[in-house]
Amino acid sequence: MKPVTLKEIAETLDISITTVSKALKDYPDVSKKTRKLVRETATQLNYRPNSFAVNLRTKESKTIGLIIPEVVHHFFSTVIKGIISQAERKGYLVIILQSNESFELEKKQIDLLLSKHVDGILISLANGTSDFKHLIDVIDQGKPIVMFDKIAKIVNCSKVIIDDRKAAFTATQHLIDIGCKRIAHFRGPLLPQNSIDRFLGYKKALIDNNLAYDPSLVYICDCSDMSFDEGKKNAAQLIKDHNDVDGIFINTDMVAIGAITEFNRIGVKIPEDISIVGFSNWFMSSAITPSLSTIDQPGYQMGKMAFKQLYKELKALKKGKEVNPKIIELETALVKRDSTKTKNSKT
Amino acid sequence: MKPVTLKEIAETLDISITTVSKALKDYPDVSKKTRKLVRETATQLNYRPNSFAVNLRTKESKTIGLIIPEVVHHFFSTVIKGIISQAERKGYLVIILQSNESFELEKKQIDLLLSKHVDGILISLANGTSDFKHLIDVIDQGKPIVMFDKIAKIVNCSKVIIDDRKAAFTATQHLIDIGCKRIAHFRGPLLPQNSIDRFLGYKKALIDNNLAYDPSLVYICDCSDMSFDEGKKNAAQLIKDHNDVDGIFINTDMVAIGAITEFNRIGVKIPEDISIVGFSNWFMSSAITPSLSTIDQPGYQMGKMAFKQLYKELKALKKGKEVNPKIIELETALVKRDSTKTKNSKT
DNA sequence: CGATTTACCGAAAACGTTTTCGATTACATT
DNA sequence: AATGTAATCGAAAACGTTTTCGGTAAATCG
Repeated sequence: MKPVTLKEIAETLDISITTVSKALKDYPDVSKKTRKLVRETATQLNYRPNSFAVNLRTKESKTIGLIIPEVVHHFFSTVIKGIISQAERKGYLVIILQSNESFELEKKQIDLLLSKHVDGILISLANGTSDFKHLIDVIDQGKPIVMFDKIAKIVNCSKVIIDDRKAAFTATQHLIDIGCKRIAHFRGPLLPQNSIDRFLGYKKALIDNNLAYDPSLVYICDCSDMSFDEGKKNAAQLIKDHNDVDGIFINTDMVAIGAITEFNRIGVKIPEDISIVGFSNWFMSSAITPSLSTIDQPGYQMGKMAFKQLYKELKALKKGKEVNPKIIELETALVKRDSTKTKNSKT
Repeated sequence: MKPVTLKEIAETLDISITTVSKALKDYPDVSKKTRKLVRETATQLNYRPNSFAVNLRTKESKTIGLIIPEVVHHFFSTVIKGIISQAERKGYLVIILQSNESFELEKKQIDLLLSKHVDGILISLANGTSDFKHLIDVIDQGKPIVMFDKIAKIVNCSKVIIDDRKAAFTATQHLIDIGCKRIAHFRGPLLPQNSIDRFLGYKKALIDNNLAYDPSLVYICDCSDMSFDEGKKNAAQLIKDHNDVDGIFINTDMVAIGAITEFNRIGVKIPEDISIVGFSNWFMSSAITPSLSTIDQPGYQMGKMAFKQLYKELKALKKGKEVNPKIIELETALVKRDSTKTKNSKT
């Protein structure tokens, strides 16, 4: 019933605990015979090192913390998957917490992770986060942090991101290329850098192509759990407000799909009347009718890279080396589908 | 730079470590004055108990393990959310691992969790799991397990489930009630109990209503990442094979949405030609056109209940009490939408 | 054969906490 | 004055591991 310890192995073999410990770690210090003997009795007794004791001695838990704004979210799911599959390879476990897009909660979660002494932290910031003391504290404690997707440029740590601005520019340019002249934008909340950058990319594309930027064509949505409904609502509103819009670049696919659903319902033809480009390449985008053109955002890859970077820093710190933060930028790609056909094929 | 320990507090206050420890835990043993003093200097020095040492002493990590077949999955996401939000309240953290529907991996993950000495385990089984030794081992070690959704009836532990059979019966009965005479079934893989039960519920509804059960009307799909495509494929095949089907009960919403997409494409009218009921109440089901009637499966609730039960057992075990496993059955509900209208409203 | 190396092993400290069991003081009770 | 009772505090063991530093015996060398 009681878990087997080094001591018991030592007693059954009538050798010292020290030797047992060394034997299990293949110290050249101990003869091959005893090493083998120890290994055998260890497996025979079904010995499992007590990780609590190991942690205490080695001062590391082989565990990292992960904080994301929302678990029930397709993009973040893929990131999580990327992280844990990579972590597993390196023998790390990951503790997941969610901030619910709340700054206060985010601080609390960081605190929780610190008190559990995780070796490092991966985080995608809450929309509300604009003060970064809690993050800087972590770094000051010598624990590495890697941010991904929703980051704070000001904090001096590694980051894994995409170029939201460039991607948004590409998306909008695509609308222009197929002949759209009056392009609206459904943007995300005002705060996180991503929505800002995507908005800026949209704006730049307009200006670079000598199209007027009209603020009344920019609609805001929270992108919370209700984002599908927000898409519907914004779509309905847009049609009321402007009858000359012929293209929309939408901050995220879920909203875009809401919009398409609404347009389908009220008889606005996509892409004949209005062309639409989304963002994320959510798998439903290829399922909806018409299928949605979008920007592919590599979530799995992002998770993978974020962990890899954290792992590097963990190893460096262990060797007492200095680490200098790295910005890893992942490629995005425009995926052309039925929601954007060239206007030549218009009726 | 070095983390603050009890020792340091003791030294700055010139009292013993023992007293500091007790003071922080509000032992009546130590005077109110010193208690206050200790608390103050502790916060002042920014003391954080070393969880490794605490774990070693108390033999618990306040951490639980969670194994699910697949992270990128809407239903499981909601379960995860339910679990971690509930766990947080009770001061538990959760380590997430995925089995990728592989029996071998599942065993490995259990092993990992055991070696990390989590206090308990929540698990939804992989489809391939038919041997349960790895799970029984955990229970024998005195660590509580709670299974949810995909369970093994044979293993003697608490479980949180829905009545798949009853729900499937209700879904099929609904099709019959609106006038369907020849009802097909897209079922899940052969192994997990859920698909079996849903199939049995379907079959029972037919028989109870004196409708012939025709095995050729039952189609199988993996329900892996490709389930959307499988829905399309099965829908196409069904139309080829049978021209008299007027209703389908489909194992899961994603497949159902694939089927609807295909039917829309090839001009089969839903619900006029064929009525469809799905399973899960995935949020996209209300977004698709026509919206999908389905069985609401309470994922968040399931996660919440699973943790609560585990927590109860954890507490009981700590007090040395015996725990007897509990089966918690959650209610499902039929959600009627546009994919099933009564045949009266037929053209 | 004495000296030096090599191969193997173990004692003991350390990690930071919790908890048992006394020990000490002060104070009230006979 | 002797005894008993509270109220405070601390010494020390324990949790199970890792690692340093010697120590012994056998093997090698001059």
